[in-house]
Amino acid sequence: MAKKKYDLTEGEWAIIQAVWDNQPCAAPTVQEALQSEKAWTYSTVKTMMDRMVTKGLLKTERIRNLILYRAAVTRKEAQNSELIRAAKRAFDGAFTPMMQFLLDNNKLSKDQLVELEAMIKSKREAKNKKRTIS
Amino acid sequence: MAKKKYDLTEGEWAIIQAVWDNQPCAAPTVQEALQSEKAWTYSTVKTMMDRMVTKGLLKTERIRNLILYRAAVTRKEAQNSELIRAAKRAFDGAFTPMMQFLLDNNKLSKDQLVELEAMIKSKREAKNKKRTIS
DNA sequence: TTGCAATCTCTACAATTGTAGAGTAAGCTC
DNA sequence: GAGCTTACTCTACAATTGTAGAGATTGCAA
Repeated sequence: MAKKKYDLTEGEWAIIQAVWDNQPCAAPTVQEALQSEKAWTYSTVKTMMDRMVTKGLLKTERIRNLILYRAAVTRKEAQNSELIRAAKRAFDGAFTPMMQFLLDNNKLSKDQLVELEAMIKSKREAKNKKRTIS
Repeated sequence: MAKKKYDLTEGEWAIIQAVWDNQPCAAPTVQEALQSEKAWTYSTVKTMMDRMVTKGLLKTERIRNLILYRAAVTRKEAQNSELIRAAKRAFDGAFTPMMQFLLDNNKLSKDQLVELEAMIKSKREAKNKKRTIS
């Protein structure tokens, strides 16, 4: 399952999030959706979206004289790439040290820790049964 | 503790890692250190390093006709920024979902899970005593 | 003292990214 | 059918990032 790498830029992240939340959608919809977050004009948004189509991040379908966009990558894939990138850059590609860092730096409240612990436990148990597929 | 944000680029990460590992060091040292990883010429490395000085990522000290560089930000600070950035982009700024994603996506082996569980447990216990400072 | 080696300085350039204006097309309203 | 609205196309431009050549400086070796 050799996942492709999607290196989204800041702006691309903003846009694709809006697309995920609204797809299929036209460019003006995306611009409106981002209005509060990013004060981008229609032109700006449209330009970025078209570049993202070229890059294979979005895809389009033309209906008469309207162009509908949808994401060509799932949220999961993009999140995955983002984490791999962060790990690669800052932690030599290793996830455990990355997790450890998160823990050590008080990124999480006590409640979150409890929650996380439970998650790990069940995860670990699941792993005991199913052979890791990865 | 309002930490500043350091948004390192791919290339900057490579360089600052070499600086952390060798500081104080001269530009040629960094170039050599990166040789296997990045086939950058001296010029390239030097240019980037000087830009990083301007940005406040590195600082210099001139000793006669040699320029020594060292990092102006710690590894921790940079790692922290990188994680905040990833979380902000891909997880709406929330760390728990980010952790959860890591767990759910089999990023970690069973051993790593066990290790992590222990880490969390001790972390959680520590939090019971000391009032969270952060 | 002449020249080589090591460093540094200056300048440049292409690709990417953020940003947007100006003009075009097409459908709807009166 | 004239004009308004909506959406689209084309073009442009500055900043950043990756990349590097050419030339200047300086100290050491022969």
